Amino acid sequence: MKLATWNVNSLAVRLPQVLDWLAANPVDALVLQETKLTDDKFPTLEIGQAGYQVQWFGQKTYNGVALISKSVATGVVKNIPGFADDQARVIAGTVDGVRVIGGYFPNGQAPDSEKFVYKMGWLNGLRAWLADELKQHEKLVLMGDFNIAPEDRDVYDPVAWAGQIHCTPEERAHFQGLLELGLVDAFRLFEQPPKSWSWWDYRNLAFRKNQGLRIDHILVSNPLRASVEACIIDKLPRKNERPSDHAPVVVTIT
DNA sequence: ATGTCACCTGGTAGGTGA
Repeated sequence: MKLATWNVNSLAVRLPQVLDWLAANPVDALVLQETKLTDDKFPTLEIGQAGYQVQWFGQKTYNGVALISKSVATGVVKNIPGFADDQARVIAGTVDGVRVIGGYFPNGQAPDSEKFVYKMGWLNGLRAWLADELKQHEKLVLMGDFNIAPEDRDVYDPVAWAGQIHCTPEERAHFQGLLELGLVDAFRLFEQPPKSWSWWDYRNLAFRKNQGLRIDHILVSNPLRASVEACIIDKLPRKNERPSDHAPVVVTIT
């Protein structure tokens, strides 16, 4: 099966690109972040006509997530049970026997900001809930926009970014904490091109200069590890007209 | 060169978040 994650930065703008991408990449499940749509405005009809099921969880202006799948998703959960949150950031469901969790992790803005405090609390809540989920679901995939660059090799200029948001020791410790629950970074199971990023700032001609970060990830539970056949970042949609600033990440599991 | 984009409110621009 193929699973994918994509921060689309407004589904209202990017829906045609998502449908085009799904036509070219018929995945079993795709999680979206930053749909930026209230639930009443979600394009269920268009996604259904493309032959997919969908679960969605949105809010006004910011955040918003969705789980698109070929098979019906069961046991759908929205946001983190046990963590009170007024921001729509998580959607989970079981698809073909695999627990699929899509997350739009908080950005955090700056290490000395209130938003960073929120990010740390959110990450603590996520970790506690995931420990439970892993007890119940042997086959589990956590994917999304983590807003964390786990290592220096995930950053185009690690010196300039040292200690900056996405690269702080606190965020990286949380990423390691997720791995310690029994997850593995699917992208790093394989040899990858150097300077592999999943996000490029809209500013500064960053994409053209390949100045980016790898902050979108797919983590698979240990029982799935041996079944992971490939994991790639699909840069093509970043070359579209009016692209999202993020590229999709895709994992293939036998 | 923060060289952008998307959304909001309240307007034909400015603020916010990323």
